[in-house]
Amino acid sequence: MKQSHLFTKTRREAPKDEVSKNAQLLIRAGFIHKEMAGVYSFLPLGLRTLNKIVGIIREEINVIGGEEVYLASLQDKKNWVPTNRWDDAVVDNWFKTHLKNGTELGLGFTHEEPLTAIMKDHIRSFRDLPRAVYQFQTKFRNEERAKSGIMRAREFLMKDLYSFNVDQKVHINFYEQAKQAYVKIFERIGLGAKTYITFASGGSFAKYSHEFQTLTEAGEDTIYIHEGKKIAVNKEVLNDEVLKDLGISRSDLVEKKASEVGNIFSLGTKFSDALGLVFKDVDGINKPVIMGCYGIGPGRVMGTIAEVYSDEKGLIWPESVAPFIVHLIALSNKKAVEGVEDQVKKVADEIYAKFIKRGVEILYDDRDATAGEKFSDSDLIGIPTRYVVSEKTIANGEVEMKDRKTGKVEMVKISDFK
RNA sequence: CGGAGCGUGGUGUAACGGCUAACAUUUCUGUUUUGGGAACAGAAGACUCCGGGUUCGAAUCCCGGCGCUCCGACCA
Repeated sequence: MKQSHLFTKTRREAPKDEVSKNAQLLIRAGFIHKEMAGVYSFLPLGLRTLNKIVGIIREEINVIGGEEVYLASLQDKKNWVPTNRWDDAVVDNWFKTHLKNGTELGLGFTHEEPLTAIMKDHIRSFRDLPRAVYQFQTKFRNEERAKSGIMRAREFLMKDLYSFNVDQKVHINFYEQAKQAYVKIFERIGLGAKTYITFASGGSFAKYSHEFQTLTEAGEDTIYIHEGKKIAVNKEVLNDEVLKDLGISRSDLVEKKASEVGNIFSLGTKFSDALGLVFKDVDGINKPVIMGCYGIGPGRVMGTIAEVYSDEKGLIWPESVAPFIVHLIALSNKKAVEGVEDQVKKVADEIYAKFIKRGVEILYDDRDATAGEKFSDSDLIGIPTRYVVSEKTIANGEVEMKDRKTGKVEMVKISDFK
């Protein structure tokens, strides 16, 4: 894509009402736009990165047998009353509204209830199991206080996967597969080294749930990490029993701030009992389906990456989620005059065409701007590899290649571009 | 939901109760320039969040509303 076709502008300063680093950088670089507290729109660059994250998650969830759906945001009260989650006294962050005829509606903050209701239409027998169904969907949560930029929003995208199994044993097996899929997802996204499988409260159907916590001061959670085992315990559940279960001692743990980028949770029969999701086993006996839920917030992941991978100049995207892989900058020929071909532009155009032909995602800064402005914008946007074509470089038949992360510079022969 | 702070051109800031609301950035024109947000000249852009009140006079003081940020609580 040519940068002259990108409608977003970068800005020198972040709006003063944004304090979190992720939102400041993402706004300055033109990735997102703040609509109001906790509500953000995604602009072209931001959407590209968000879609990269979504794509990685989708691939890995498909590997473990996930079937993708897209459920409604508007929620019917009838599915939520049986689980006692319609009442505002029980769930205090509903966005509720009503139809013109007065019927109450809610904007979904999660989807256990509606999906369980749907599965009732399709699961009759043990032959219909196991199932794993997921979606990427906007969740609405009327948080009392939005904070941390896009890391805790009132409207946000979430990947939520739900599993349906015949018994606890099969469920645990899938749960482990999902856990491994999550490990792979965060590795691919570039957060692997900083992300810990963290033991957290399991609710009424399992001793523990597992959170995926990425170390960052911007996180809201406090966890205790065990570096040797690469696991952690959420502060909420840290006690002697947990330490014993995990075979670790308190002295090996280090307290850290972290951001919960994903979690997996055993639901047991809570929802299947409440909504009547049963199947006939081999003996023809009705049994409740064993469920699990598995969430990842792509927006929060994006914010976490911005927090973890950035410097004073701007963002530094891991290649797997960068909006573009290559940023090509042309510093126009100063002697360019009427009737004389601009050699720098000519070479840059050719290199751009070659990258496009090879299918490389490239942003080409073809704007009529000064070198300093182009470099600053490039650092701010944070594309992994930058190529600079200038009079100086083409004099030697070369192009400069610079790594955004390491700052390492290399000269590449123009003839090497295929 | 408790506590604190803040609302001034698109953005960031300034202005004692008193002149045409200032500066930077931004945008536009032109000249000049091209390896780290260049320089010069000219221009554009604000009912100072909204509504009341005090005053000869309010961006400034008072009351109410709305919005934003931070700390804490909450986060099924």
